[in-house]
Amino acid sequence: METDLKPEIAGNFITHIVEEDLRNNKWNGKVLTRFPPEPNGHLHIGHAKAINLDFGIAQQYNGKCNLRFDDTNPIKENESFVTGIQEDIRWLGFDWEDRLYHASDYFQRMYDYAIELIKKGKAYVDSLSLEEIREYRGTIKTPGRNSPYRDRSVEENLDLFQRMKQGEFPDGAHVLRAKIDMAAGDMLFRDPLMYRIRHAHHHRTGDKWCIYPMYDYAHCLEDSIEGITHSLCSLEFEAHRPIYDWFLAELGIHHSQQIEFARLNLTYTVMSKRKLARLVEENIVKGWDDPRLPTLSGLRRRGYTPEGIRSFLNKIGVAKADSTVDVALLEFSIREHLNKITPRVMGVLHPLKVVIDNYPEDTVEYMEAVNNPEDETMGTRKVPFSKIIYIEKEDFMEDPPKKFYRLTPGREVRLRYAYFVKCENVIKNEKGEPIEIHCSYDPATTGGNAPDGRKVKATLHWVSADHAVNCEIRQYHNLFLKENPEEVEAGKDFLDNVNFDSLSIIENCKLEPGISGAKTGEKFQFERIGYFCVDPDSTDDKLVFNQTVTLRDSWQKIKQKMK
RNA sequence: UGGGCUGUAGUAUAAUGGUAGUACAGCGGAUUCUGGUUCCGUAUGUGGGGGUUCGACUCCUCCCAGCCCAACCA
Repeated sequence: METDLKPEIAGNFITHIVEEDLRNNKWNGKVLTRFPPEPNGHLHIGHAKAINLDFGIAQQYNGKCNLRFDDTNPIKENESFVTGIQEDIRWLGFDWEDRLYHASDYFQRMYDYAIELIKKGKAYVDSLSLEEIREYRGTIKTPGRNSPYRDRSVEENLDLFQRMKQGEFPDGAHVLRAKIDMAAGDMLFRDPLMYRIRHAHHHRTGDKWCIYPMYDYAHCLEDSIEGITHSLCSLEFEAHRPIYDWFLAELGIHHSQQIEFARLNLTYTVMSKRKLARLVEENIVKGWDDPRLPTLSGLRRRGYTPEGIRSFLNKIGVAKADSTVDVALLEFSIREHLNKITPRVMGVLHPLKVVIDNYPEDTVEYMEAVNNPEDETMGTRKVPFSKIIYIEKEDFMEDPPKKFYRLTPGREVRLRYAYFVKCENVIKNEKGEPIEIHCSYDPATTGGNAPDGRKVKATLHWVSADHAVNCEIRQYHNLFLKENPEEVEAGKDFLDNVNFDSLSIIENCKLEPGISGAKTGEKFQFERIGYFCVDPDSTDDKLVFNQTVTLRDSWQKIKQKMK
């Protein structure tokens, strides 16, 4: 009972505010949040943090969360992104029900509100050029100056603004600005732009409008119109909050509370649309869904599960300090989930042929193997065993270090679910590399148990050579060589930190036959190696797997320490 | 003397005037037919100085460090 009620999102400064508001009945007990993506790109795990907060907080406090496309800039935005964004949010496990909105649905109301502000003397049409506006704005250290058009009469402003809307002027001829304070310390308060002229086709409103509202004016209205109670956004909008509040106060309409939190950063990757776009455009990765990218489509293709991602998101918490989360926590979270749900299978990535000399030829035994030791209900399967098998190259060493306890000349190990085998002989190539191992097996150890209670230090996975299914495996490593890809010498940029060995493709891997027919997206644990997911590049003839994440590997650590 | 914000173990977060806790990472060990999982143990922290208080991560003050703001982007 207690676990059912346990909130998924741990207490943080935002839940404190929401709870306080609920206690004070500030919004009549309502919680209404929104996730407001701009349809101009792909969602990444940083967005997932926001989505998880927006939807999660609503869920947790019996509220709702709207999905709203913030489509106020027709030049950058595009319907094609809308579908992908919705797909990603649904995949993550969130539902906006019938509350799918668009900022463009509110264009008329925004226009009417602008007229109201003009009439109040709080907005004016400015006819300065782009360069002049910039110059008049001043700098951080020096105050701005009033535009010569700042004191136009209400009538003139009304007339000009209406004509802007009617398309009488070319792009850039005029803008509508709020009349606030050109000397304000907060740069954003120096008469922010409300509307600009853009003779551009909008993906939803077509050519109906040629003036489009700017973020500072539009966003607060969108929230207000929808009756949003808590408007969560990232830290860089903190400086915008006074304007957000100013417009709503001047208009005297529903006043949502904007709350800012720190966006997610992850080690060894980048998290901005702009930088991700460069990686894609410069062909450093193969597309927006490249499994090395932190995009939701990339993570999905790589084999991450929504549950794993949400669990990660709930572990990292929410705060206002800029921070960078160790990607190891993401990996832990996905392993945690995959461990519970994936069927185990034996697969050899780098095959080494093993001949069991005293095993009869033309005999095949079907060994019973457990599908998931974490979940008995997943049952068992039969895996064929025969005289010639493959084991992992890494599991044999002719001259091993002390802590190596896998196969080595004269040593006995267990073949998982099969038999104890002992290495009798090694055949090597000209370069001295082992190419074929000859073993003897103990028929009494069938199934992998020794009746005399004899112990072996290692259990190896294997695949019967005659029955093996070939496949391609793609292993992924960090896309960047540095924890912080931005850490560069003067004159260089993050692309100089790209790890060009971030993808390894292995052909002719050997899998147990039961895996044939696996479908795109299906996930498995290859025992002793890691978690793998069937890639869409798979064909009827050849399976292609992505390595989602390796298993924890304490042998690697021991090896490192021995160096 | 622009404006705003933030500093808690290696990392991310909790504690809102009353024993500084959790997770990941690290280290050590137990169990194990996956060097996986699980379990046990362990080191490491309030940016710095002053002040208020019986008592300060928490309140005040000064300092230091970092981030955001000068798009007709969001």
